[in-house]
Amino acid sequence: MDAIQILRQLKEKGVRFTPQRQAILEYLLGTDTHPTAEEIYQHVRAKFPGVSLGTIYNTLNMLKEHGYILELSYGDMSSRFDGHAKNHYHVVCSECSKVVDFHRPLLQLEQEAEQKTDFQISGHRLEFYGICPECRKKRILIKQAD
Amino acid sequence: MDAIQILRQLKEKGVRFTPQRQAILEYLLGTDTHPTAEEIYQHVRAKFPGVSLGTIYNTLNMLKEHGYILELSYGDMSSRFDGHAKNHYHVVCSECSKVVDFHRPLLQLEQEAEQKTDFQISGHRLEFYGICPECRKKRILIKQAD
DNA sequence: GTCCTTGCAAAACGTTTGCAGTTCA
DNA sequence: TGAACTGCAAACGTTTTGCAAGGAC
Repeated sequence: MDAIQILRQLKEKGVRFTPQRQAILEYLLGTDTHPTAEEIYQHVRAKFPGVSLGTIYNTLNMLKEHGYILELSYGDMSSRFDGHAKNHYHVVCSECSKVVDFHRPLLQLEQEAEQKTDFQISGHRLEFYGICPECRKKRILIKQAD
Repeated sequence: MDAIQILRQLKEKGVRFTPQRQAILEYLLGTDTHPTAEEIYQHVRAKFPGVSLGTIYNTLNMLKEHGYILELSYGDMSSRFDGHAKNHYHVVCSECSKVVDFHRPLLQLEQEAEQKTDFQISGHRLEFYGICPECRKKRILIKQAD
């Protein structure tokens, strides 16, 4: 689904179609780098020099509430946003904070979680933590220099 | 493992044993409510009226770096901390932000993630999102009132 | 005695909010 | 036309930092 289709669906819910929103959504759908709000801001500003960070957050929250994007947050850094809301998991580098997709069929554990906790489950998130190949190489180089 | 044992292990790494740290760790190990830094601060302050929030964050970051506690963060609220670093997953209420433990054998997926992404994986986190029983009841009451 | 840690205050950071002006429907 | 949205700036809450005093070892 592309940006225009999503915005048309949203229009039926009373959400207005604006060029800023289109630009934000197009950028998010076109990348798999899980950008921060600031990174999205810098890219959208290339097209709309007047756009403000407030509008970025505004749009991201709206898209998140409607389930079109995913917010990934970690304690020590700003949230990252993923325009491909479903069907994959994430691997996060503990050193450089990069987030990489890990494609794999979704787990069938939600029913088990519902039964054990009595929550009404609507989704889940699975993340792996480790060191990415690039940071591993850097580590080896540093060790050799000692 | 209790607070004193953990602090003794840390002492061997050059981390000093202080009563503030003991109090923070004891509170974290003794609860399964996943408190925020502020909540930990309020509890520790009952014993040490002079303690500062800075010290709480200081200690939490130190414990996190040494792998004794887990930081759980979500976009729209402050981080929560879990003193039982391993062997369980979480269920988060989208309405009241409560975090409940979900006990279950850990997934054996880290090797698969390593192979597919070339990261060196050291751990993973699995979280379910939904509505807790209490918030579900409230929703029903509100609907009936309409 | 040394150096790590504390408490305090200020600063930094990401994010949200309020408002006047603008734009989409 | 009118409600929703934008840009801007100020405000907010969480977390970090700098520094002098204190405490662990």
